[in-house]
Amino acid sequence: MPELPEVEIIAGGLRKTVVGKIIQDIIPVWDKSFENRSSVKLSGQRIESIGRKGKYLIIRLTKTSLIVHLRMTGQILYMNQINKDQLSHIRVKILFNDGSCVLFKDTRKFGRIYHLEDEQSILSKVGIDALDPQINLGYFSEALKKSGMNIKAFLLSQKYISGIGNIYVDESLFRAGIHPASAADKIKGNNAGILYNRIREVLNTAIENMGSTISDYRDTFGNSGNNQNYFKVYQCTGQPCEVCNTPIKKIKLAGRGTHFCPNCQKILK
DNA sequence: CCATGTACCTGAAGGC
DNA sequence: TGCCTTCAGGTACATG
Repeated sequence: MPELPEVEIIAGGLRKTVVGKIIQDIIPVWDKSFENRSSVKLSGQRIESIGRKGKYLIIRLTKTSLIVHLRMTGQILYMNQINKDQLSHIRVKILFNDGSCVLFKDTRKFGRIYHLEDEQSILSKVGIDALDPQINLGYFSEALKKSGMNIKAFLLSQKYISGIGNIYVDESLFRAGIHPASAADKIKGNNAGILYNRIREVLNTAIENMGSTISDYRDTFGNSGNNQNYFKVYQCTGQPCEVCNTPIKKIKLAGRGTHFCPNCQKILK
């Protein structure tokens, strides 16, 4: 569900609602969903700022940080007051001293909220964010050259560039005309530049469209995104490619469902 | 180092 | 209707 664009929308929602609020208490409803790696007290701490790196959401507090990963079905929902309607699958409740709250809803229980003193203990293992102002084509090309993986696995790995998941990797590779099984180290020169630009366009467009909702993704106010209406290959199996009319094909690659146009996307090896 | 499989979980959808 | 299998946006870990 949530890849870079969706986490960015959620970060924006939190910036508008909870910065400056004081935590009254954090209640883990499902123990595994909240991993407390610090003995510093949470209650009384103020939310200072909201950040993001790749698919990680960063909530910076007075003394410590909360790092959130939504994995497959996680949602971060802001409420002016605790909703009496029975919201199912709530795994963690973050209560503020003004009566408002943030609820971590996560059907499949894969997501995590970590409480840390040093956010780098998690974030240092994550590659540079795909939309970080510091990233550039030179860095991207060098990373491709060093990798022995296929391009699909490379982009999903989060190791060199972070934030791209299964939806946007397929959409980016289609727009770049590159077959997902292509060797990363064979994508050079012009091809590397095209792929780099398409990735950024696909991610930025998804942000403009408020993210992609397949089934679970919602923003902090519970709203769905619109970007799923603009997919060209993801979940378009069998439909005609909009460029050449060849039916979109689905295969398994890097352990994931992979959608592409067998005519437009050339394999580089 | 890389590819593949499995585990972590729940629920929806499709086949029979 | 109901049972069974498969699949799902992610990542960590074990195995060849």
